[in-house]
Amino acid sequence: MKRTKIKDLLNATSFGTEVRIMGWVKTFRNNQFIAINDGSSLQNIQAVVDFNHFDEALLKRLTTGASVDIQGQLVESLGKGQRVEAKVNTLKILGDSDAEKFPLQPKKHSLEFLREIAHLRFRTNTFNAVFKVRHALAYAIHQFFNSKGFTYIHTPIITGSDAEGAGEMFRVTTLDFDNVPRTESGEVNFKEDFFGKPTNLTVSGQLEGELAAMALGDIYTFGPTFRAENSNTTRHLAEFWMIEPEMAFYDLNDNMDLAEDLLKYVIKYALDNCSDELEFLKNRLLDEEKQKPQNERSELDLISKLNFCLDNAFERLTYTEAIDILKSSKPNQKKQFKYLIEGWGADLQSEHERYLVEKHFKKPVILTNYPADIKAFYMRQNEPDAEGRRTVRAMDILFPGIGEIVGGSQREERLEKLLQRMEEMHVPAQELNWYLDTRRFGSAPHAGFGLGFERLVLFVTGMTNIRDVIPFPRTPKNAEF
RNA sequence: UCCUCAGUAGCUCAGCCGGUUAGAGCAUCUGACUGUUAAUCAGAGGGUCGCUGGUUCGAGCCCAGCCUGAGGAGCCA
Repeated sequence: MKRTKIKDLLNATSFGTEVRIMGWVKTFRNNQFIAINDGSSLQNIQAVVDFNHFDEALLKRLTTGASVDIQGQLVESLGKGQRVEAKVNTLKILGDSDAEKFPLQPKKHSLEFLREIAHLRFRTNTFNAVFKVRHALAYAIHQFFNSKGFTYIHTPIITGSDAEGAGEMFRVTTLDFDNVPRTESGEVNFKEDFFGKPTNLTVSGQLEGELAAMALGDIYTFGPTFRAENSNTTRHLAEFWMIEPEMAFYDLNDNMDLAEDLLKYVIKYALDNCSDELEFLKNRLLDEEKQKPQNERSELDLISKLNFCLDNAFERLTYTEAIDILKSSKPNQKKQFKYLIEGWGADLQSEHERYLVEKHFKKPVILTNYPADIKAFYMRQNEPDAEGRRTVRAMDILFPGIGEIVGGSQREERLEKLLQRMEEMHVPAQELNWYLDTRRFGSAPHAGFGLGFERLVLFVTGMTNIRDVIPFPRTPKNAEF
C-alpha cells in the first residue's frame, strides 16, 4: 500500500478509508496515542493503538524519535484537540530510537543546545518551521527575478582575483603544507599550486555579475559566499548565501525600487505560503518575550511586523540627512551614544542605524549617497556639493533588529573616474583589467545590490541568531558536521 | 579581535559568609492508570561541579591561566 503524507491526511474530508503513514514518533501518550510527524507539516497526526491487541514489547519501542510504518483507518477524532486521527491496524518500527540516548525529548530545549546537535535539530518544530520558511524565501526570490525577465548567473566560487576588497578571504590550495614549494627568493611558489596562481573562495560575485549584465541586461546571482573575518556576532557567518542582482541602464532610484519590490514580494510570498510556520514562530517569539521586561518586548508580533513592512514605503533619505537627524537626536545630545556624531564624514555605527530604524522612523530605511571615503571604489561618484564634499551613489537598506540587509550602488561607468578612484584607494587596476574592459567597450550606466539571504531569513522568521537560520553554520572555530 | 556574563545530572537551573552525605523541575527506568494533548500518579537510578594549577585545616564557592558558549562592539551581507 502507498503511503500518504500527513499533511494530506490532516486535510482529508472522507473517513473510514485505510491509509498508510510513515513518520517519526514525537510522543507516545497514555500507552495509546502516538503523535507522528513526517516533515510534510508542522502538525502531527495522532495514531491510536488499542494496547490490548498489540505486543507490549512492541509498544515499548514507541519512543521519541523512532520511525514507524503504520496502516490503519482514517477516522474523525473521538477526542478534542485534533480533527482527524488514525486507528492503527498494523504497526511496524522502521528504526528504533534509544530513549536513554536520544538527546531530543518532548520538552523545550535551548537554541544553544540544539546548535550543538545541529544534525538532529531539524526534528524540532522550530527548525522545521525555520527551514520551510527559508525554502519558501529562496523559491520566491527565483520566482521574482524570473517574472521580471532576469537571467540567473552562476559566478565562480573559486576566484583568482584578490582585489575585490570585500573582506578577508579563504585561500584555496592543494599545496602540501609540510613541504611548501619555494621560489629562489624564498617565497611560496604558487606556480606549483593547482591553478598555477593564488586562489580564494569568493567574497562576492558582483564584479563577474557586472560583466554578464553588460550583455544580458538584467541578471542575478544567488550562491554561497565566504568571508574569513573573525566576526563573532548574531549576524555574521563565514559561509553565507547572497543574492546579487545587477542591471544595465538602472540608476540609483531604479535600484532602490527593485530592492524594495523584491523584499516585499518575498515577504508576501512567505506570509501566503507559510502561514502555519509563521504562526508557530510568532507564538514562539511571544513565549520567549514573556521572559523579558515590558519595555524590551516588541511592539508588534511577528506577523504584524511583516504585514507592517508590506504596507509602508521604506523611508528613503541621504546620508547627509541622516547625520542631521542623528546630530540633533536625544541620545546624541545627552551623550548616550557610545560614538557621538560630531559631523559629516563618519561611518554610521550600529547604534546609529538602530536609532534611525527602530526609534526615529520605526520602519525599514534606505540610506543613500554616502561619503566616498567610506565606500567601495566601484560606486558612482556624485559631483562634489557646495561645500566640496564627495559622495557616491550607494544605498544601504536597514531593517529593524538586523541592521544592513541590502548594500548596493549605482556603479561608476566612466573609465577615467573609475581608474582615478582605484588609484586613490590602492586597488590594482592591472589585476582587474577584465573588469575595466566593460568600461572600455560600450560602457553603460548600471546598478546592483547584494542581499544577505540569512539576514532576510532572520527577519522573516523572527529568529535572533543567524546560526539558527542556516542548517550547519560556519563561524570562527566552528565547522562541525 | 575587544568588552561583559556564564560553564553544577541527558536538558533547564538552584546551591547562603568557604564547612560534614551537592539539590529541584523536566527527561530516563520500574510500576499503576487508560481518550491522552509536552498525559497523569507513585517509586528508583543518575554528578570528573569545564580544564590545569594555587590559597586554605577544609574549595562547586576564593585567586591565576587556559578552553568552550552566550550577549554586545568592530568588520560587513
